[in-house]
Amino acid sequence: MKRTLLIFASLIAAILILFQLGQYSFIKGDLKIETLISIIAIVFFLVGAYINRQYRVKRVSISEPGEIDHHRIAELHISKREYEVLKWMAEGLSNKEIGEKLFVSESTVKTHVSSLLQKLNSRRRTQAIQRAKQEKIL
Amino acid sequence: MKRTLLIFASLIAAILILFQLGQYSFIKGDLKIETLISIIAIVFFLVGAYINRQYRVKRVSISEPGEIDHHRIAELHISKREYEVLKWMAEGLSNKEIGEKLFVSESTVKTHVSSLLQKLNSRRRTQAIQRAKQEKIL
DNA sequence: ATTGAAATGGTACTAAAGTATGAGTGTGCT
DNA sequence: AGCACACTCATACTTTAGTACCATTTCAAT
Repeated sequence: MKRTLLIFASLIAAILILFQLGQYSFIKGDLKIETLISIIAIVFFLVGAYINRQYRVKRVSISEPGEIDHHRIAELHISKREYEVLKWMAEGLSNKEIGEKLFVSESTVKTHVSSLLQKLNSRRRTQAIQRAKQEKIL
Repeated sequence: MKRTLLIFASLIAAILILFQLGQYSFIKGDLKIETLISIIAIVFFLVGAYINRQYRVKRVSISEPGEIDHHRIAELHISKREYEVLKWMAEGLSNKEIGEKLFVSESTVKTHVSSLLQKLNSRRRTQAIQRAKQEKIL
């Protein structure tokens, strides 16, 4: 926002200078009015494009799919191990497969999944995954 | 691309008209040169901003998680009904719940899910959802 | 040292999910 | 008319998923 104002300020200054210069040259006959207008048109066009690009960069970086909210994970009281299970769950692995990945029994995985379902207020793992993505946890 | 060309074409036309008009008025003394320049500056600024926005929309739509590859859906031979089931599945609904949403029996949903699993080369619904997202189907 | 949370895992059970098979209905295409 | 396909549904069965309880161990904080 401050940046935009700054750009506008220098922009206005540029116009004034250009105008003064143009008027002066115009009187002297060095510069044709078409040339002046063309320059101004190009400058403003570029400025318009540039300012918009700034916005785009910001907006994209905000709305990106990535970025995990680690703070939210803590808020939901999800432990490290539970989170690992959650990640594999989202990859589509079965409890048994997750157990093999983490070198624990299927029972343990079930325990983790159960507490995850409670913490994510879900009844099925698919629902838990959905919620996790809504919460920017995955 | 065609659109950009079109915009440029009408832009150039607009400049010419404006210029003619400006020159005419300038000679008559109706229009000050400052006013003319201001109008041109504003117009070009807006056009610059607008064109850039067009680009943004396109670029965002390509890199964004959204945008469904309908062509790929067809390639995988996924029918309309199956796709509806897939969408609700990804929302975390159970087969019974999906049946209620689509006004069909749980049996029917199971049939659709089974064929979806085959078409998406998966063994579990969670895996199918994952694949679907990889394929830009969801 | 005691407390509490995290991690592990076992048993037993219920509830979903998923497979296999068959079958009726409707619809678009040739 | 006839064919292929999508959609529907049912039954029977197997496999996972999920719940409920309980128990042990580890480890950090009080």
